[in-house]
Amino acid sequence: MVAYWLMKSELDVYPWSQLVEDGWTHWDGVRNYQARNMMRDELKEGDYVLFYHSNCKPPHIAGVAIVSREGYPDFTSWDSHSTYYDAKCTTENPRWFMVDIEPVLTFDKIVTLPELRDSEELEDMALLRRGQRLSVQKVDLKHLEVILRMAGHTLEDIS
DNA sequence: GCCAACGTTGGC
DNA sequence: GCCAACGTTGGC
Repeated sequence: MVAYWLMKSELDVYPWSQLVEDGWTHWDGVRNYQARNMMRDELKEGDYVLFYHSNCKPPHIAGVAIVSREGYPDFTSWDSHSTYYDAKCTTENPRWFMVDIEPVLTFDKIVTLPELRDSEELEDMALLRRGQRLSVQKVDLKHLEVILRMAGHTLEDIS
């Protein structure tokens, strides 16, 4: 069963264009237990990921990626030179997890947060809930389809 | 730059 | 285990 997700990245930290250039990336640096649990236990190889740019004007979804490797320990957590270093982590005792993703589809047209908010069909989407800060969120298929349509695509473009 | 929302920390 | 203080996220 393929599932769908949304991941947030700050535009000036790791943009979609960088993922396209890199070809893949490990989604490191998530230091939130809820998001950790999802990446460790729920995100599966072949799941699709909406790539959301936060901290920019306007915030928007830029494309779709796919999970290419399931949850494994985030090695930046025990790297004392990393900004994501967590002194409580060791290789024997990992605390944080990440997945690998690859770009699948660059949107013809980015879908902005105001556009998402304007859509009645997306009313109950997690991202649009007040105070929603989770950097990894589950997305319903019906919502994914609406967003793909807004971006000028269909489900066929990612399968 | 402001501030609401919410997660984490640490004293008790 | 409670909860006040503090830090972070992220839209506006």
